[in-house]
Amino acid sequence: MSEDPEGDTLAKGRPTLRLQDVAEAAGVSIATASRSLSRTAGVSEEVAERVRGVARDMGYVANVHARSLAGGASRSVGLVVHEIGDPYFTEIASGVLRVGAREGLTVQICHTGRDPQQELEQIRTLIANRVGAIVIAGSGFVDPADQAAAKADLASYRRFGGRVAVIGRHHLSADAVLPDNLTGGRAVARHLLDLGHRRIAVVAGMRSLTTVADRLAGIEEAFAAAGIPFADVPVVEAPFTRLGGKQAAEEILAAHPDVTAILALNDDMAIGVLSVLRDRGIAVPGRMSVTGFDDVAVAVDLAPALTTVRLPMVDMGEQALLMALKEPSARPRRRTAECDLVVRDSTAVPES
Amino acid sequence: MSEDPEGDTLAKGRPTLRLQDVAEAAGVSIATASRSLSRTAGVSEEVAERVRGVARDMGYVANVHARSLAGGASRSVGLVVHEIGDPYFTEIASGVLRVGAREGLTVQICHTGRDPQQELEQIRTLIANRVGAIVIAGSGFVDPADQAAAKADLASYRRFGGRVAVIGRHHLSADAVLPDNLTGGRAVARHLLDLGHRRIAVVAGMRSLTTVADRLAGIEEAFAAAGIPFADVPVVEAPFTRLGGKQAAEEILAAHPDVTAILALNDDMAIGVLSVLRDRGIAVPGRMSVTGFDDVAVAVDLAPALTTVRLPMVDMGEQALLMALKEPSARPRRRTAECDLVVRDSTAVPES
DNA sequence: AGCGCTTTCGTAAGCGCTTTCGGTTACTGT
DNA sequence: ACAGTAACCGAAAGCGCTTACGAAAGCGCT
Repeated sequence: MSEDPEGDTLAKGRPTLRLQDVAEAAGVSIATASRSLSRTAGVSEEVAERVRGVARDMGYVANVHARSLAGGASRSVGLVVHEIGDPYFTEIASGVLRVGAREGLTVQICHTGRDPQQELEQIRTLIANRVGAIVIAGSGFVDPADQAAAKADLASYRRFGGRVAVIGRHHLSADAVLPDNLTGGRAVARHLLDLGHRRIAVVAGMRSLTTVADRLAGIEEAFAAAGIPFADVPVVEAPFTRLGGKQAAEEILAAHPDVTAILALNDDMAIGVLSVLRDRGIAVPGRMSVTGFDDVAVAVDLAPALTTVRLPMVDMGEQALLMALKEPSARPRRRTAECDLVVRDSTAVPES
Repeated sequence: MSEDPEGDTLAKGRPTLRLQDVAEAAGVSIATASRSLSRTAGVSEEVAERVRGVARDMGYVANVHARSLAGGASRSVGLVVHEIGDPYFTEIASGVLRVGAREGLTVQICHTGRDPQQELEQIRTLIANRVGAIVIAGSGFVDPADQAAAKADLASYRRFGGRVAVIGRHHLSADAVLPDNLTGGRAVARHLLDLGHRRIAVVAGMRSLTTVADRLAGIEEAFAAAGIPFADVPVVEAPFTRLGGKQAAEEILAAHPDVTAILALNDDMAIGVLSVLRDRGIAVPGRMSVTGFDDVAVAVDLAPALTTVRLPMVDMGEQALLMALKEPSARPRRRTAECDLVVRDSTAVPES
């Protein structure tokens, strides 16, 4: 045991090295050591470099808790998602983690499980944890009271230097990166209409989600532009998940057996739709065209490869965090992410 | 602004309420308040309940940094993964996050990007962050020096109360939850052999990963049991990703056009293989059977639905964290996760 | 009544860091 | 040579909490 100098030091009663240990080793005060390591002005470059060298050699890593308790600012950020297993959030998380790693920030990820109460609680915890920034990717407030409470908390958080960015919704008066859902919705709908489909069904998530509302609005526009009434189009609401897609597909097949295309409002639901169609022996795109939205990683590898709307989710995650990290601006910034139609093999001209 | 009482209080110069504010409001000392909130002995239940009530009403949330700086113990845990976008890690993360939420712990997720240096650094950061437990799901140490360094750090971390659990490898002498890769490998291989396949190719990740090695060993056992030589079986190593699967498939198709089954060592690679076969117009399972490993969420929704080995990844994530949270035991605990063969539509009796 | 004991609560000492403020030194100008 | 300035560094005061430790109060006992 004593042949291991580091283990020995640590065994002296402390789990890790303290700044004081580094300062002593370098022959300076802890104030100087602190300034050297955090690159604050007031130390000659010569001394600072020496201290940093000593710290590096000793394997010193600052205690974040002490750091943020003393300094206020924190080297960690929070990410709120509905469910990390949902590929939409997975990719966003990937982007956020990537930027986090690059900037030397630790990322705390919170599940809300699509429960507004949980969401509020998670946001509060994040604030209490004094994270430097909060990225809210999954926000599902429906009750105005909850939303107001969150808004108030975030406002006071921001007032004290906290940064907030929201992805996909613009209801918390924070910086936001917003996919151009309207254009995307218009594009898929138009694609289907251009192919000649007239009996189209829409598989949607809950309309209370702005994402759903925007995509639907785009679709409606496309119908209007084509001079086709949208009122008769069946829009089935179901959970924004694969299972929800299955349920919706069953429902459509039962109630509207004559539809020739199913337009799902996200890929996860589209995958559910495809699996139901496969089980029923309904050929895609032969007898039924199917479209998704998001272009999750597997979309291209499905059979048939899914026609969908590409959303740069990893990018959006990166952008959101970067935006939050920037100097705060007086009024919320907006950044729109392009939605591009990606035509693959799940759509075709309708049969006869 | 003054009509918002909470905003007003907060605006007094502090981002959030302090324990002292609660103590004053409840008419007790901060020591008593602390004890009441953390449910430490030494306070009458009556007083404690009152303090908790006050705190709840005020919306007080303790500052974790102060908490863990003072108390040592921390209410957060770390999770190390290669890449959150990889579905294997996504599901594990989902399990860890679920337990975290249930236990009121915040979870810090770190990407290693499959880089051992990054991994080491991330582990060190987590230790410096004083997380209460570390779950290492993606460990890719190959250089013994790196591994030893990590082991030393983790050992000293544990000596001071830190908890460590590893998923899928058992090289850091920590608690581990280990999928029964051997049995799983044996099962898929046997399935293919039972169907009558004799010209089988294996699509593997890097052999240096114990996961890969174990699964291969199981496969070899199945061949041995069937009295079929394994030496001639082509084993193509490629990155453990969808793209790797594609590369491997191309290679196999070029070098061994006569194989009737491709056994991929994870689903991601299998998905890549399937997409190559689809592009080439090779029918699955008609002309080629394909198997995966892991049973990621989409496996069942692929076309054809993938025959694979189910690994309870969400469960494994939950188990790992729960295990780490338990009282530490003298010697590392092991928990094996069952691997069940799931036969679906991507395998069949070979043609002719 | 006085003694020890237990229970309940408050006082105060840190946890490891950042940062203000004051002191020291080195340098300029006269 | 000396005042004035700037650059650098150290002492010490917290950040908000936990947790010894000690004080006070209530209890049964002699």
